[in-house]
Amino acid sequence: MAEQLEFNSKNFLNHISLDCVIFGFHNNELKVLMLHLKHTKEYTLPGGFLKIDETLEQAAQRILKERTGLGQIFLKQFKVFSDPERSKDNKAIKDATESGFPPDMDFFSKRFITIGFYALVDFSKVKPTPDLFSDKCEWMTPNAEVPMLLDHKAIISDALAVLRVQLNQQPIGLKLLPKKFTMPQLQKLYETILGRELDRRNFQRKILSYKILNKLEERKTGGAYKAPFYYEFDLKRYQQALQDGLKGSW
Amino acid sequence: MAEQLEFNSKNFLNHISLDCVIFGFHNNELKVLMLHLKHTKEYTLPGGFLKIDETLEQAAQRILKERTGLGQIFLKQFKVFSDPERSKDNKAIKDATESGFPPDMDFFSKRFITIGFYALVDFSKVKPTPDLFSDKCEWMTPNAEVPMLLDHKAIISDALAVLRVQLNQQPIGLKLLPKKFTMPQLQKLYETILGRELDRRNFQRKILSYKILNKLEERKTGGAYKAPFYYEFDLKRYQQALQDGLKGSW
DNA sequence: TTAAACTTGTGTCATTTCGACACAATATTA
DNA sequence: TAATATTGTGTCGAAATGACACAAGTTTAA
Repeated sequence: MAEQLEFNSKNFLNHISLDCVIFGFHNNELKVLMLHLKHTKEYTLPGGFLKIDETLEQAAQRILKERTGLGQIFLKQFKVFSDPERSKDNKAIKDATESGFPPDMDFFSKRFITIGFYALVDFSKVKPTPDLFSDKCEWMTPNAEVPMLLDHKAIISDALAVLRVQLNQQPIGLKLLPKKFTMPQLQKLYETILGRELDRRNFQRKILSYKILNKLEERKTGGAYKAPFYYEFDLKRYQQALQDGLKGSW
Repeated sequence: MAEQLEFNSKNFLNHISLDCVIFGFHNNELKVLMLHLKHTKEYTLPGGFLKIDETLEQAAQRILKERTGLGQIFLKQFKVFSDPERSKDNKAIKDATESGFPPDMDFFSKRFITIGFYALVDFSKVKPTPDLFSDKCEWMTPNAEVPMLLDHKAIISDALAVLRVQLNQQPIGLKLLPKKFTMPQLQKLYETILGRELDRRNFQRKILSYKILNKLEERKTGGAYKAPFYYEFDLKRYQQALQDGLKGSW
């Protein structure tokens, strides 16, 4: 916060913003990290603006670090939202004002296009951190029926759709799960993203056929019923396999 | 041209540009439509800026119409290029000046991020049309070894990579081929995009298994050797099949 | 005019993958 | 200690895949 810059066109490019859909996986459910605005009570995606000397990816990493404490996060641009009407009636402005941080209206009142990023993080490593305008930073289910800022609901839904399509091209399991995980966990992740159930035995056969997993000796104890084995990703093989795109469809 | 607007921040949003990689298929080769700058002799992608009241997609359609004569073109955003250095030393400025259209430097000298689109068109329907700053508008091979403006070479190469990945999710054949086409043509298109050869008989079996093609009675005459049958896409089935993504990989 | 060259149309066959399902093993719960 | 739920592993027929052969049609060369 020490070097918090003012949001104005000296420090940031006009008209351009970023919004990040940060996915995590917990209790066998896909989650999205969101902020809750103090006054207008709307939920918003972590987002921000582009400094005059940084790339969009750098800006996204900067924003993600502030909300999660993590660096080097896996992220991908997935769509630019450019409807001229989308940034009209931005309640965040009102909220900032009421929070005691009246924004530079010459910057804020302009039309914005926003570049949508999705990020994949290890849920257990994130320390959700609100910003100056929000009273909460918390994990939500992607289709939560709560009021959201501007078009953020559509942004989340588009991110999910992209995630589904890119399941075989991106290291989605690797980035969303902890280092050690069980086969049922991995399966639930796939099922959640795909939105349908998979046969347990066929799933295992197929995912093992990619040869991107190492089976560990250790079993996951403490849970209910029979203890499943832990697996970890074989980084080199995973990277290699993604090059071609994992064959077959789900 | 009648209502050609001046490029300045009254009419267009600062910092934001678009570049379109327009793909066509001709003589069994994939082509990209490019402009050739009159004075600096560099090739550039058709591009432009975002008007204050239009979406990026509308802007892209506007730009495409001017260069191809076509409307309702199939296009997709694929990536935003945001390196702060990318728009330094923009030779197009020099070129515009020498062409007798000195640009509004308050607009042009700023840093630009550019939204990359790819477009798929029926080669035979395009009327390549140069703009005020270029002396040629012509089809080139995507990896032509010619000087290109800024990072346009990288933009093309990224577009091709995206095209490859999206071959099973987008109506690529439908948009790139004429209404009637032969099986060898379709295969060549797939081979070109994938960058490798496919077995003629297996290709036919697989593509037919999707049931998105209608075989016509007519054969393509005039060519060399045995006359192949014409096919056309079954629009409804194709659209439906793309919803799920064509199963299997190539 | 005829044969050679080349492309297209169609089919076969062994192998691999896929979808549906059974059963034994193991840990917790009642 | 038995019932219950979950995990580990395997089987089977159907479907998809990769490699390849041969006949038929059209142009080209002799």
